[in-house]
Amino acid sequence: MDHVDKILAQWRRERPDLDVGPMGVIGRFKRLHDRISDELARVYTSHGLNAASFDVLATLRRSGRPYQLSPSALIDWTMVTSGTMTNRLDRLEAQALIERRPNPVDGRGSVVALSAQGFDLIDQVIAEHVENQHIIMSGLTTGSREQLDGLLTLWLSKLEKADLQRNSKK
Amino acid sequence: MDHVDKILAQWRRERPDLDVGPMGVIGRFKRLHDRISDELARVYTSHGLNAASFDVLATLRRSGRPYQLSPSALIDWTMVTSGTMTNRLDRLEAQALIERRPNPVDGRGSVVALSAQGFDLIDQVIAEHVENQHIIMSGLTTGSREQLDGLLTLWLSKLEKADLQRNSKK
DNA sequence: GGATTAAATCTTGATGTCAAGATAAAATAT
DNA sequence: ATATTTTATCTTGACATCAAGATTTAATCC
Repeated sequence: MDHVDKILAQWRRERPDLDVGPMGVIGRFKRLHDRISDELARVYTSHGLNAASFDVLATLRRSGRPYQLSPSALIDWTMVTSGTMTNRLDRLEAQALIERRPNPVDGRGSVVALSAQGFDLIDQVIAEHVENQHIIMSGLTTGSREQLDGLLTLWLSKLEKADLQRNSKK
Repeated sequence: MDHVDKILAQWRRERPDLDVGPMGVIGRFKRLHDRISDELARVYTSHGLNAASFDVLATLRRSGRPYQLSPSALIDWTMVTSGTMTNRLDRLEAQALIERRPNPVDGRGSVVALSAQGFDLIDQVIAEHVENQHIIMSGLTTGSREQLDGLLTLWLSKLEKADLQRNSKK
């Protein structure tokens, strides 16, 4: 009887007319997400980062040489708004982990590049991050992981399809 | 080749020394979480609520008659800090969905009660919310849902166990 | 019973996020 | 060429969250 089960039991008592089966899966999903985020944050904070700054540095690093992207490209990869990205870049620039340079081919925009420090930092942190992800998943057998990955992939594709339908209706 | 697969491909090119298998599962997990949150928010916002205010009202409603709890009890159920709860209660009180009364048996504390309006609202919203959860899960067969719930429950229990170990070590 | 410790709640200050609007430059149309 | 539209980025204002500290009252310990 975990936290989620207690919540379901309360609803069944108060609102027996509702079928709260899906609430169990979705509730546990959220709990798990929160726990995983906490675990991942341990690595980030131990290097003076958080999920937001890690996200930007990692995107730049894995884009390959010369480790630079426009703010727009970063917005696309990270799926945040332009205001959020401006804020993230301001902080990373203040930490000297990135540099903003004028875009030579487009006077409206700029180019964001990893600094030497930023490169060294993210190259170290990503290794610890991946190791941390292995630990987080260590409770599941290889078979369970594959099963889970299959279910998540399927569910995600169905949800994104439903999304497209809704958007095209407009 | 979804978004997560593209990210993995980049890492494999840039850092072939890393085993990024777990990153796929965890990445898809986060994507799915974000999508589900968005879907759930549609119901909240259509009634002038958000996830935070829904969370508080639902906790009060399912606690049963007389639909009131102390701020501390709400903090325990919702797992937010006291400052966050104060803020949530301030807004809900401004919307006249809850009332704060002095706690008759403890001068330090207060009691938070659903207002008549708050009760009627959450009783309606919870029905739509549960219906929405059914829709969100409709892409998975009953068998898949059970399989998924089993995997999530297992994973969550392992993670929380690991947590306990760490905390007891201190 | 008076002093100390603990508990319940609120306050403060720092971050992070978004939506919507402002600005400047490029692209396109005429 | 000039006017219009679009694009790229930043700014502003409103919220939400947390950690840490302040305040008030209760509980506990000589």
